[in-house]
Amino acid sequence: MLYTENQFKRYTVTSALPYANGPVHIGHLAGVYIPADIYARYLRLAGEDVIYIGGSDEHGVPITIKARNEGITPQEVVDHYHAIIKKSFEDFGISFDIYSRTSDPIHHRTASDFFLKLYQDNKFIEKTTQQYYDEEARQFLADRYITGVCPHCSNERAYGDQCESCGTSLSPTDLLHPKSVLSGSEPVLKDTKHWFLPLNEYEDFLKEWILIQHKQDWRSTVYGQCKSWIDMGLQPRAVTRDLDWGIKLPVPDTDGKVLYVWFDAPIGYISATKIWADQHQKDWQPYWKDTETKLVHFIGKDNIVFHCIIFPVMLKAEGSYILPENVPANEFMNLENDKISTSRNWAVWLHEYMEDFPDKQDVLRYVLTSSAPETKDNDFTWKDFQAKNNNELVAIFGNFVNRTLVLTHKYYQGRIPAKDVLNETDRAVMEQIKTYPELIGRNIEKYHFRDGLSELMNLARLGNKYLTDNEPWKEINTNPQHVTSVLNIALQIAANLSILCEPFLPFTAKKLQTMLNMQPAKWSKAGCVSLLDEGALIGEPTLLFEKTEDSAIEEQLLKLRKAKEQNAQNAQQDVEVEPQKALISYEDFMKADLRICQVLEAERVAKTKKLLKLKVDTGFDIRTIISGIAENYEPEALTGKKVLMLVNLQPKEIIGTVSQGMILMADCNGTLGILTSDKDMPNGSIVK
RNA sequence: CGCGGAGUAGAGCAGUGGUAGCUCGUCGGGCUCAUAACCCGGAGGCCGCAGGUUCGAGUCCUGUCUCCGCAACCA
Repeated sequence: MLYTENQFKRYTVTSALPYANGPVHIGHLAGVYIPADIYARYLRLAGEDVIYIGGSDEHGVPITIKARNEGITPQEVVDHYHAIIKKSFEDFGISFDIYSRTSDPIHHRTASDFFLKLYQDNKFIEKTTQQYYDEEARQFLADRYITGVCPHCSNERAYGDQCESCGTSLSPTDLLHPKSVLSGSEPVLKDTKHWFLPLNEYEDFLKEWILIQHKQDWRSTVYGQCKSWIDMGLQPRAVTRDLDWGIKLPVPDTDGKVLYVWFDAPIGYISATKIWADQHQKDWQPYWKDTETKLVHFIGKDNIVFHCIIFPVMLKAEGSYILPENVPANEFMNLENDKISTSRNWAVWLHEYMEDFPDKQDVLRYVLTSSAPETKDNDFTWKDFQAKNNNELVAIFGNFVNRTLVLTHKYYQGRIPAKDVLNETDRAVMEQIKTYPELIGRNIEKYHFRDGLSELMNLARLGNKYLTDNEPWKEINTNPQHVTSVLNIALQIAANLSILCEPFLPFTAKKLQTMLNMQPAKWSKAGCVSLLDEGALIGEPTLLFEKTEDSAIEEQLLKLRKAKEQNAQNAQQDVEVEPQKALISYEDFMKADLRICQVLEAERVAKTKKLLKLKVDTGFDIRTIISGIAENYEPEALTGKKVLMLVNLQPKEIIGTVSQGMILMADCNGTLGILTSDKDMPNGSIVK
């Protein structure tokens, strides 16, 4: 029984399928898996019929690229990471009813049947387009499999979808001198047929369903993103790809074609449900087809379009499925003021956390929940982790439980005393205890997990205050018959905490219940002040949480610093040295007027990422130049610096400012280094 | 002018028209059962900036600046 008005018969809760080309990190946990887990655990505790679905997403181009780079098969890649990911989720108590994978045969059949149904119902449009084809490798090339010269910046290693040097997004046909990554040969354009889901035909449906029906209950970030997509006008979207890794099209004469990974992945929720149902002799269909089922997708904000637009359109087109009731997408979690990045190894990996902080899953769960990016991007810092552990979990929650149990053992040899004599404060506290289950429950039901957790801590605070107000350690000498009531009530608060914290801190809940010698109880039991029987024996107190020392935090920070250094080194090692350019004459070289100059002022150019505006002293004049080095140098670090400059370069206007010259830089994969003289030379010194 | 989100006390956040709030930190006091933990009290904010609507604006409207995300690996 829930507190909010809408009553459903059952709940299907999903969390985004992690892509099996790397382990999972705190960003995944904070953004998706912890919120979903809290929600699912809460519903179970409230006695609802709920399944919580997860699994690894194992298809798509990046996995094939990774396999190729490492010289193994795609299947080996996904087997490796699926195992690591699954283990991490188990370690952190993410309570999936089933954690499946999209390489499962049942999934292949389900996705393929789904496609076939839409195909037979003529829900797709077929289009033939031209795409690059590698004649040596005899296959069509995904955008990432094509490199060439960027038409904008002449970078010779631009990809078919993007040039990483200048940042512009490209399509493969934009590239000059395209080259296949597979064979190195020049690919040719060839006709290929694909099936498209005509999203544009579902605009009215989406407008009605999202923009009107869910205006109030969806998060503003989710709603805004959807609105912008719908307002821009939707285009038909290809749901097939030319690739040999994935789910084969169930249509004759389509060799070498598979379902687009984003078509097959969300169907993974459905196939996982089927597998679960098989294992438990249940029927999967009510969880996906009964209108009295509430379907909720937990995702990160990057997945909004797939879960709010594309997948619902797929479900709608199929016809027999229900639609998600809510899609509580979280924003992103940053790490120490920097974007979490798998490729840059800027992350806290869950499997590493488990090694460094064994048995402290709940600490991370607590920290990530209390600063979850529910409304905007948030930052995870180790200092904050330590503070929240020491000042909140240890000092408030752990300490309350500890002092209560210690006093019980001290005065009553571990037997729960009777509450006979009750005064006004006792009664007031008992009344307050009653309010917490609903307070916390309502927040969880509204997906306000941060607020729910904070209310939980308030109950622990209430306990601490209650003890301090009554001072049983003094009263034991003056009014011992009342102390029994005080400790009874304090113990009841601890028992309540053990139930109410279960969705957030499942390991702590278990530990606390063991300590109190109590059985796990349903949510509806919480709020009651007779959870523990008078006269019953409690266990020995052990610490629920331990202080985190500075050294542990420093170790983690050191690890991150090393990752950053390693990263810089890798970037340098990966360099392909450019071949020597054509010979030039001495006269040609002498045309270049190179000088030692001094930077006088530096400031960022508004609205750009890379540009700095510099005022430079050339020895003979002072001029302005624009330089694309803002990602490598802070403006402050440049002022006063002597640099090597080409001064007779033709002036060029860049973003409204004329740049008169060019600062010379060593360039290694975008890492830039300023050149200068090893002696202090006066401004204007000639370089030759 | 590509699209979306955010800017509120030192830090992290809540607050969608009616006397600016929470957690942590900080300062002062109390207590000593407890992992130097707990409890009480105080200080600290022209709610990014500028206009407007209103009896009344953090909240609605317009303009503007800054940060983040999406489009493009990634929650």
